Amino acid sequence: MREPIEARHPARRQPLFQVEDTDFMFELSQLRCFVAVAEELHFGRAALRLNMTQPPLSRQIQILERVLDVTLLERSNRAVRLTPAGRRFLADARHLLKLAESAAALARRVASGKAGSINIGFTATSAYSYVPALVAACRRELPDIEISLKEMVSSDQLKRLDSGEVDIGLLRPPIPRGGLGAFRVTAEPLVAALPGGHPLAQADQPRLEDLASEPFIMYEPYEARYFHDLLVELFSRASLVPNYVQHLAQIHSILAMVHSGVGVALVPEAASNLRFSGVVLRPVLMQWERPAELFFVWRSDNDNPLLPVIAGIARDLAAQAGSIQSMDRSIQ
Amino acid sequence: MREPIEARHPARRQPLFQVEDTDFMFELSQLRCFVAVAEELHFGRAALRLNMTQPPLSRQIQILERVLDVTLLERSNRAVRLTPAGRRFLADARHLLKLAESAAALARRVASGKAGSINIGFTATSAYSYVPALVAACRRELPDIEISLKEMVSSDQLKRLDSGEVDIGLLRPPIPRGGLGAFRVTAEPLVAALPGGHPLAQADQPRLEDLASEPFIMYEPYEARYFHDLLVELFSRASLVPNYVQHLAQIHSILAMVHSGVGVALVPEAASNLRFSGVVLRPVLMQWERPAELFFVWRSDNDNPLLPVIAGIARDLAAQAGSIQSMDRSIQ
DNA sequence: CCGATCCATCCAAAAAAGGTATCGACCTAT
DNA sequence: ATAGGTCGATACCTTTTTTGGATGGATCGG
Repeated sequence: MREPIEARHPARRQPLFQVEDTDFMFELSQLRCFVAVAEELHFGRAALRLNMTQPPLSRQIQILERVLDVTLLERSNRAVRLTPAGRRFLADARHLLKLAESAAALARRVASGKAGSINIGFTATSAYSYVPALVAACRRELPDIEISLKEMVSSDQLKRLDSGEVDIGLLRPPIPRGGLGAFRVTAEPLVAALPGGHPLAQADQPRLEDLASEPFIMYEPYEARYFHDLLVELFSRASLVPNYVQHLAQIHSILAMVHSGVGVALVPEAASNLRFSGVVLRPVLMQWERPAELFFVWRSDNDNPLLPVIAGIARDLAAQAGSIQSMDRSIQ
Repeated sequence: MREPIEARHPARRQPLFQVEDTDFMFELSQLRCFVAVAEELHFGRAALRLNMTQPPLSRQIQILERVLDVTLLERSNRAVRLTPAGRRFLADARHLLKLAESAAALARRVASGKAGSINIGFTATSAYSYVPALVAACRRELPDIEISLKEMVSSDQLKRLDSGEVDIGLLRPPIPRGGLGAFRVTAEPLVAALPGGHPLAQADQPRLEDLASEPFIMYEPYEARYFHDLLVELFSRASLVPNYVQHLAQIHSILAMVHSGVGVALVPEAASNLRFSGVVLRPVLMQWERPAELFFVWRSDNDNPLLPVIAGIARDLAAQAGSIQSMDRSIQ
């Protein structure tokens, strides 16, 4: 094109002047041609295998050799042999073709949601029961995906969802309207956390007012806002004024305090998975009940193909857990 | 050809039915297109970078996506974004392009003799001095090549040279005429191997007839034919009839025998590299001298590009060693 | 609502790839 | 020795693909 016409047919017998603009590269189809010839060591048979005729095959091999500036095949009139460079390149050619194949397959898998990676944010308390169950289910149904988990409070999750750093948030209400999809995955009752020897631990089901008259370990109003606000509303509706002796954000810290006899607390049922020795959990009798809710949240315009798949898994899991949970509660 | 004529012009105008026979594969040029677009996130700029115009670029990306059956790029009218599958495929595409590049480079290196692999056969005795020197020189000048060394007797080397299992033979004469190239790389004098306390070990230069009157350790006539025949001729020309007390093939076995006082022997000078304790080596005074020769031999039609390069190294080494050797001898 | 931006589409022209026929070298068999 | 067969390269023509300019259509900012 930018070369003079005569350069099109340079006396091909002198490879001396073959400058080869270097931005030229072979194509995978040429590798396929080469592999076929190298395996058959016969242009005719190779052409047959490639569903083409021999002359264009010869030409493709010549082009490949010219681009590489390497003789790959030694053609005597009676036999075709690989040169050492050809032998070396054959291995690489096979490798490249295989990689190309698997790159295509992987792209397809990612697009169909069978493979890929996803970032999930979760609140500290959800880690006690729902998150492990969800991750286990995903690992089972989508063994090839990469799940990256990050613990953060609900408000941070919303920020990261917005910025795209997180694909899925497992967080506490409230959930802002704009551009987010969400559904509830757990709704656990709050249970009383009591020191083993505490009088209330004898009762099957202490009443909320009993707890309110004990030294009470409360949630931190900012880092654990959801539980803080939930308890405030609970006590307020019951017209109770508990005696807050300590504010903490983490459930395991609260249970440690209960263990040490600092006071009693209300924790979500999933805390039972912590199995804190010397601390007993008891369902609480209360007038107005509200479960601790956890939501599965995503950005509506997130196009990660794993999202709908994992959302489906999460929904199924929630349904199962829900039925078990209600069963549990009916037993109590 | 075997298809009906009409099948040649399938209704190409309906992409609706483009079933894509799946044996179609993308090409590296399309990967380059995709990488450019994915990096620029802008078809126009990417086209500029690829030295083409935007429409064909768009088309190539579409073809790539159709072949993969995966949407790689999300084109809103205002911005281009990668889909998750596209992000995944981008990494693979870059990897493939890099591999293709280095495969080409490696093929060129192999063709030019800067890389590659070569099989070298050598006789047991050559391992004491010339082979290590040659291998060291090759490792220094051709750090990227793979040298495979196999010890075998000269006749076996010739067989393997013929079959192509060995590219280079380091062997003893005679060398058959047919289709082989060869040059001499070492010519070492034979020296006397004597027990440390032996009377002849006191002399600076024992005479051949002195050795012939001692119990003499001889080379095995088949496995060490070259040295056997050499010594036979040596003694025959000097009209000596030595007293052969033992026949052995390996030099180190012979020296061990000398060490044990079984007798004396004649060994090539390079045996001094063995440093056998209690055995002294002495130059021998003889009428008619003939050095033990080692040849570098290859098949004339061997097209391994390393062959001429290593042959050059071997020749240089021989020249150097030759001069040092003569120096050594002049000192003695 | 208009102009700018940007990707997709259309179409004619150019390039590339494919196919048929044939060449030329070489090996084999008569 | 020579005729016939084999096999890769070449010549030449046809088909397919790619290219690039022009244009379309959607969207965003002013």
